Formats: sequence, structure tokens, C-alpha cells
Amino acid sequence: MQTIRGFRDILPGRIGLWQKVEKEASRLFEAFGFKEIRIPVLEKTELFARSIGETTDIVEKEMYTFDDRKKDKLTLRPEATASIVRSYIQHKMYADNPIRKFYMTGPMFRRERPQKGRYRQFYQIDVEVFGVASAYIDSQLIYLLHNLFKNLGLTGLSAHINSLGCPECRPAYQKTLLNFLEAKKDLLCENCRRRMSKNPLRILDCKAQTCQDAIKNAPAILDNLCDECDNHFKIVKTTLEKQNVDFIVNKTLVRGLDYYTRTAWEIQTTSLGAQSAVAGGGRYDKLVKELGGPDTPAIGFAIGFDRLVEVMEQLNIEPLEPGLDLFIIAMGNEAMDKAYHWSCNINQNGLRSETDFQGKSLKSLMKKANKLNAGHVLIAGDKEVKENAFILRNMETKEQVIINGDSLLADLINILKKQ
RNA sequence: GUGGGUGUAGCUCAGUCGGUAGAGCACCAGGUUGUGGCCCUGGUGGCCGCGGGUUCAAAUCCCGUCACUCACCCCA
Repeated sequence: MQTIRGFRDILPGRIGLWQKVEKEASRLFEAFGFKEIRIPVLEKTELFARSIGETTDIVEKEMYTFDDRKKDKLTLRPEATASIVRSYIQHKMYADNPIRKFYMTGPMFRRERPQKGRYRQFYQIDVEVFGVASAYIDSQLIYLLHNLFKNLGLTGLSAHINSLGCPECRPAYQKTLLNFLEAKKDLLCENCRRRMSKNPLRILDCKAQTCQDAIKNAPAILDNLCDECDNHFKIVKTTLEKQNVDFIVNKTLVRGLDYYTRTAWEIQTTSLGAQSAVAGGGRYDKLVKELGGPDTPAIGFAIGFDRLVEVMEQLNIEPLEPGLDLFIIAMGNEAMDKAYHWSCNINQNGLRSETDFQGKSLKSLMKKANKLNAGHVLIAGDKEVKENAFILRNMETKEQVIINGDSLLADLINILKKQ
């Protein structure tokens, strides 16, 4: 038996970086006033089809969709935004306070061909803000990402930003773009010719060299924004500059989901081959209304957790690896019984301790203590039990002290807490 | 979905012309009857990814399949 394609176990030996990220992310997000939200892994297919877009690759061919026993069409979530919007609307969160700031972490599912940094079950750290139209929040989210990555010790990342306009200016721009493309139609790849009718903006993002050449002088949405969008984007840029967040304005950054408006961005890395996006986000001012809620501006981003961890591994960033405060070596039945109760008691006091019940030799248990990275070892053999005096060894300095059995727990906890 | 590469011990890998499997690390034990990291000695550990075919004989050649991996596509 083995995991199915594109699915994987993340074992304890490699969990340190995951925990480090989770800890720092929730600390930072909470500081900025975000609240954790937890949502289901399974939703009605319709939710994703309507929000992500019927003609996107995700909905067309990447979702895990099936009929449940009552013939409802269900889908394992391919992303989190749709579900959070659904939740916001379902619980009428807009009623008593339309401004909501959420974060969450969890698995997403897309049936793509796996490769480096891309799995069929992958994890995202997701942040969403509802009810704030101001460009400052766009800037703040990018700032937040920048800081999270900086705090985690990441280097070599770059933020690409763009504006996709809004329903005021995008239709006119699309017409301009289509006019331009019509003349170049024969030069475009098959895929892009298909895109012309469905989502012409995406052609700008095509990686095919022939398409890149063909659209070199294509009109950019950035040059065709309405005044409000233009102003919005300017505030995002100047705010980032003031906070010393480096960014690159990338006119061809389009992003694959239909719901984005105005600001869109991506954090890219060069260390994962073709999978360059470590995080991506954007504004989606029309989605809440489209899904049946009140007209509410919204914006969010997602971090590719798996990718982030892989980048951290490449940079040799230290994982979170709590050592052991005390390893108790017990030899003989009576000692083992004592060791068991001591260990439980010490753990209740917030210290980390372990003991071994296999009845092995002192030497092999010392080796084990060493491997567990124990700060101290308590030695309890027949002799110590008989004399009611136990040996506490500091594994780093090799100093040993005798601890009387009567006050052992209190003394131990005292010594260990000082470390 | 398309194309390439790779599957041998827990891990990293070697294995010649087809002759039934090896190293380093890890693990266990001993060297030290009760003291870790270094060192030395020994030991455990293999359906050679799985299934089929060719052959007297297959880790080795052929076909299929599963998985991993890289690129395309797309995205996080």
C-alpha cells in the first residue's frame, strides 16, 4: 500500500519548518488583527464553478469532483477564497460588522500532474479581508507577506504587482486588446486563440515564445485604467515604497482566476524551477455580490505552504526542533515505576521529559539520551533506589549531582526550569 | 493531458558481457560487569517498485503497470 499519486505524508522528522511557519504566521496575523477561521474541505461544486470561473483550468480539468449518495455534486476545495466568501455570506457576517479579516491554513486539492513544488494535496496559508475598499489594505497585505517571509529568514524573493482594472475600465480595455490581437491572430498558439473568446487577458501571460513575440507591443491594462483604478494602484505603490517593500510592476501578471479586480500580485522565487509562485493574491471586489451577498469589496492572498517549506530547506533555514529537558534512565522494575511517575509529573510542569521502558543497558540508554538531544539525564538504577539518591547528569558539561529521593521532583523541576 | 529521466537495504548509491546482490551512513550488540558524542570489531536488515514475457538462467533484455522526478500546460 502506498499514498496515491501526488499525495504525501509529512513525517515528524521534517515537520519542524512547517511548525515554524505556522507559529510565525499566526503570531504576525493576530498582531494585525486577523482571526483564524476553519472551513470545510468539501463544498458543492457550484460554489467553485461560480467563483473561480467555469472556463478556468482549475474548474475545467483539475477539480476532484464526485456525486455523493444523494447525487449532489461535491468538490474537494481547490482553493480557500470561495469557501470563506461563502461562509461570510452564509453567516451574514456583514450584518454587525462588515469588516472582517481572516486567516487559515489547510489542504487544497487539484488534480494536476505532480512535479517539484506541486502536489495534488497541497497546503495553503490563506488570508482574506472583507469590507475594505481602500488601497491601503492592498498594500498592507503585501507588506504582511513581505514581513512574514523576512521574519522567517527568506531571501531571493520578489514581489510582482499589477492592476487588472475593474468593470468600469476592463471591458473597454479588452476591446482594445482584442483589436490588437485580431491582427496577430495567426501568430498565436492554439491555446491562446481559444483564449481570445474566453479570457483574452490570459494571453498576456502565455509562456510560448511565439506568443510573447506577438504581443510584445500589446496595449497594457495598466495604461488603460480608469481614474479610480489608476489612483488606487498609485496608492498601493507609494505606500509600499514608503515601507521599503521592494516590488516589480509586471504588466503581464494576470493570474488564473476570474474573480480578480484591480490589484493582483505574486511573490516569486527562482529556486523551485518552473513553480515560481510562492504566494499570490488579489482584490476581488465583485465576488461577494456575485455569490449572493451584499456588494462588498474584498481582497486576499494564499501562500503555497509546501513550496515555502521547500524554499526554506534550500536556504538551510533552521527548523523548529524542541529538544528534551530530561531523559530518565531507569534500570530495574522499581526504578522504572518511579521514573514513569516522575516523567509524567515533570511533563505536567511544562518541561519535556521522556523515559525508556525497554530495560536496556546504561550505555545504550545514554546513547539514546544523546540522540534525543537531552539537556539532562537522571540515572536511576538499583543502587540509587536503595540509597534513595539519584544522579542528575548535565549532558553538555558532564557535571553530575546527587539528588535526594525525598525532594527529587521539586529539585529537578527547579534545576531544569533554570536552564 | 503531452514529452524525457529514474525505481536495488531505513537513507544515499554501486552492481561489468544475463550466472541468483554490495558499499557508506543509519540501526543493534560488544570493546568498558553502570555513563553519550570519537574510534575499533561484529551483527540485523533485500519479493532488485509490481505483473507478465524471452532464456537453461533476469536486478540486468522486452512489454505492461504503479510511483517518483524534470519540462510543457497551469498554478500556490
